[in-house]
Amino acid sequence: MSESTAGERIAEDFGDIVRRESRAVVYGELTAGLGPALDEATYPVLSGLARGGPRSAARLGHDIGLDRSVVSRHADRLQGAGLLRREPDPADRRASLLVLTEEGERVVARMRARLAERFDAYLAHWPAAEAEAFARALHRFTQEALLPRES
Amino acid sequence: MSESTAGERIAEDFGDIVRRESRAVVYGELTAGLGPALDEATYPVLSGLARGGPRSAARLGHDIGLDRSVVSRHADRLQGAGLLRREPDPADRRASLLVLTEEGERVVARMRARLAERFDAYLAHWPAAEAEAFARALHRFTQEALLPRES
DNA sequence: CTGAAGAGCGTGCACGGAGCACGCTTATGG
DNA sequence: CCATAAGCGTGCTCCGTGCACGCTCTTCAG
Repeated sequence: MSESTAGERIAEDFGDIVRRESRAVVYGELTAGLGPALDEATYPVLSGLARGGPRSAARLGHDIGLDRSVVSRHADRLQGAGLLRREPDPADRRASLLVLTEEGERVVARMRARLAERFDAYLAHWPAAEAEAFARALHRFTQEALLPRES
Repeated sequence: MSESTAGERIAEDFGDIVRRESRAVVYGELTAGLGPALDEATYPVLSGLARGGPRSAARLGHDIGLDRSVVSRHADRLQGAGLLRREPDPADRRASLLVLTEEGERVVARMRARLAERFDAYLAHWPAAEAEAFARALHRFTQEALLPRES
């Protein structure tokens, strides 16, 4: 019987632990040495772009929960660092598409690898089946519970 | 065999999904109607205080990854709303201890309940054993991988 | 074909969170 | 008893964020 135990325990963990993680653990060591243009502010733009493919600033902003103007400014910095470029939308000449450069793709892949390495290091102490089940459950949970409004 | 699959998949989920969640989902509806003093900025202070008990602003700031000054300012707002009070440290007369008021305790409990309710609603579609296992695994994971430096 | 309305983008402006440095109070050790 | 250090709060500054405006281009009605 669900005495709401599972949800309560998750709530306890998600409160601000996850927040602290998002800041210090992930962004801190994740973006270290990858240039001053990449920090916890620009990271969501780069990561969101890598996740969903080339999009306009407005569309990307809607997807990652930021204003178009913010995305545009961060895109400026990332563009200056060569991680991203703007391509004119062939279907609409007033629109620009944000596209990762090859360097940008490499940087994203590098960050993903770092993060995965860190997580794997901790999961190494777990039974393999349990780790795999956790990864699958987390994915499902984030998809269902945390991303309710995908376009 | 761990082809580093679990860590990679977790990394993909943690990138910025969790960030979006921390902002929109949790803080948005979580603090709705609980007064203007409680928002995504002051929430970590209140939650961290509830988690670790009465502490000085410096200590709390260290624990939740914020500067003492920021904690102090947010504590001002929360104190003004009656959710928190400052008590002189009996052992050190220059130090103040941040302590939740009864109202503060109630508000934290209410937020926890809301969050738990939301998570339970999504977990309701899951097999009970799987949900329980996920909650336990998440707790263990946050403890081990995300909070490496507790005092 | 043409002109008006609307969409998409970038930027000036203002607000607020976050960190640093300073001054004040109090503890501590010589 | 005095000097040094620790703890706290606050002024100052920086920067991320959102809103509003102007511009360009698309779209559609007449």
